[in-house]
Amino acid sequence: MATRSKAARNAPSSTPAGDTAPSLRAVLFGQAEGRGPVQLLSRSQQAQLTHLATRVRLPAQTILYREDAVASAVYLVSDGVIKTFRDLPSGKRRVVAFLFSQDIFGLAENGVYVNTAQAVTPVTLYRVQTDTLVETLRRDPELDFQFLMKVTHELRQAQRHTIAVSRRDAVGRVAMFLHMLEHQTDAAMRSAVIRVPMSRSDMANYLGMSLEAVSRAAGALERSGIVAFSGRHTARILDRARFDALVAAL
Amino acid sequence: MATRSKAARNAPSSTPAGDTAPSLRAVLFGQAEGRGPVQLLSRSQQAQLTHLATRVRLPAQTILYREDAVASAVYLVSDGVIKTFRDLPSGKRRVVAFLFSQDIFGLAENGVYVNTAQAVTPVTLYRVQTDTLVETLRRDPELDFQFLMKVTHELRQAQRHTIAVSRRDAVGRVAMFLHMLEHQTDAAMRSAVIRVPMSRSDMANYLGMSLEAVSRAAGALERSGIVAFSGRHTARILDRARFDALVAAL
DNA sequence: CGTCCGTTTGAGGATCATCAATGTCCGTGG
DNA sequence: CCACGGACATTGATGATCCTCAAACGGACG
Repeated sequence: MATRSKAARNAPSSTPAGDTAPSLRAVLFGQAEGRGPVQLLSRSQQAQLTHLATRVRLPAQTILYREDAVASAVYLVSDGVIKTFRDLPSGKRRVVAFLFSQDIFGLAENGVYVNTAQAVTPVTLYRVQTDTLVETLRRDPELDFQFLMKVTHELRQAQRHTIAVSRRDAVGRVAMFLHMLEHQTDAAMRSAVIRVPMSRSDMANYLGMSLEAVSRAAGALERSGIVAFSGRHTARILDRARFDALVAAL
Repeated sequence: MATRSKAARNAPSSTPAGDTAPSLRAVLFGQAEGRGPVQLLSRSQQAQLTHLATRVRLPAQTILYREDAVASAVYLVSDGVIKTFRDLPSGKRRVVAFLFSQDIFGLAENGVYVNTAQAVTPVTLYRVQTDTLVETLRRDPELDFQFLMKVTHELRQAQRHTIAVSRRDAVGRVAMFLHMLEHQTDAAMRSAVIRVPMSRSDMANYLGMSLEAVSRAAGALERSGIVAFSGRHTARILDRARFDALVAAL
């Protein structure tokens, strides 16, 4: 639905990264000059990707692909939030990951997608044909290496996710989730309030607990004065010390 | 689509890979000719890695590196089993992953290891200096691409791990673990018995449950006639149907 | 043959899932 | 602008499951 503005506009080379050109962000293997995430793509690499990719804007709830479907494209998130999930025989749903700005998704296995991907918010994505991307990567070591680092970064995210889910206490898991959301934003642009774009139900499916437990845990955090919720999609850390303690106290 | 799939186009070498040369195994993005894992490295790539890498044999329990240590090397598993884990403030330990033949580990974050790595069994490894590897990858797109696929594969493993851990029933989680071990071996070389090299305690730390719960779950599997354990390190699936049902029935 | 570490087994208590009902937000349309 | 509807979220009560604490058992190794 809504395949509007699929025009692959060649971005002017003088535009800032992220707005009009594909961008990746990850953490280096080796010592980084400045600590933390680094802009990975050079100007020319962005230009190259722009040439290969199609920029698409999609409304919330759009399904990008389904589990087991033949994989045709890889996506880079420019703006908005994506979730990937798997529906289980029991009817339960497990959210495998949330993807944010500069994340990659759609890496298939044997030519088939392993999860379903759906937009949580309105999103802007870069779509690259798998064939094209693979061919390019095999020829461009630098670009390839950036992808390697990016996927490595997502691997570590997944490992942290695993640790979070393995916790048995509900409030701790929800706290870790908020912590994750908070650190999704660049440290510089981080504000006191945490935006929570997804529903409680999505949170529950990501954290491997029931929707009710999430609700109760959020209530507990609020009641104990650690976090304040304004509406359902905004949170604010009131007591940083106790919050961090909860997050760390696995 | 992905009709092209020349990724595994490597001349069958006379020496079985893994014994004398570094090897990687993963699943392609695109459609593979034969389903399942594929030998990824060409003869020349193996030679190249052999030149860069040091082959080391280490006894069980050897610690390869510790969490937060400055990262100097990346490892390829040739033989044996490795575990990576993180110790939590509470004193609990979470096993992040088990690494088997042809797996990679030791990919650092900002020059620092994020987990501790320890040999579960006697192991044979290839150790490559991080600097050297990075330099090589930046120059060799093909090799780089193989690493990308390998890490992608490990990412999916981690995602499955997350789903397994999110289960609430003990027997199901243990069943999934056995299933994972079974599929670690190549389909061809797979026998009726599953070798379980790690301790119950390691299993518990991997599955996010108590050691006692693992023990009880194993007992339940045995009592219900689904799995037979011979000693603590060997299992055999007796009732494949019910076993698969348990694994899938999330 | 005895020790030691890992494992098994048992009882009690805490936590979360489930079922069910009520309450709230938000977009839609009048 | 307000009223309405439906999806989402909160709250309550009950039961199942697993964790914790504690003790007995078993195999590996000297």
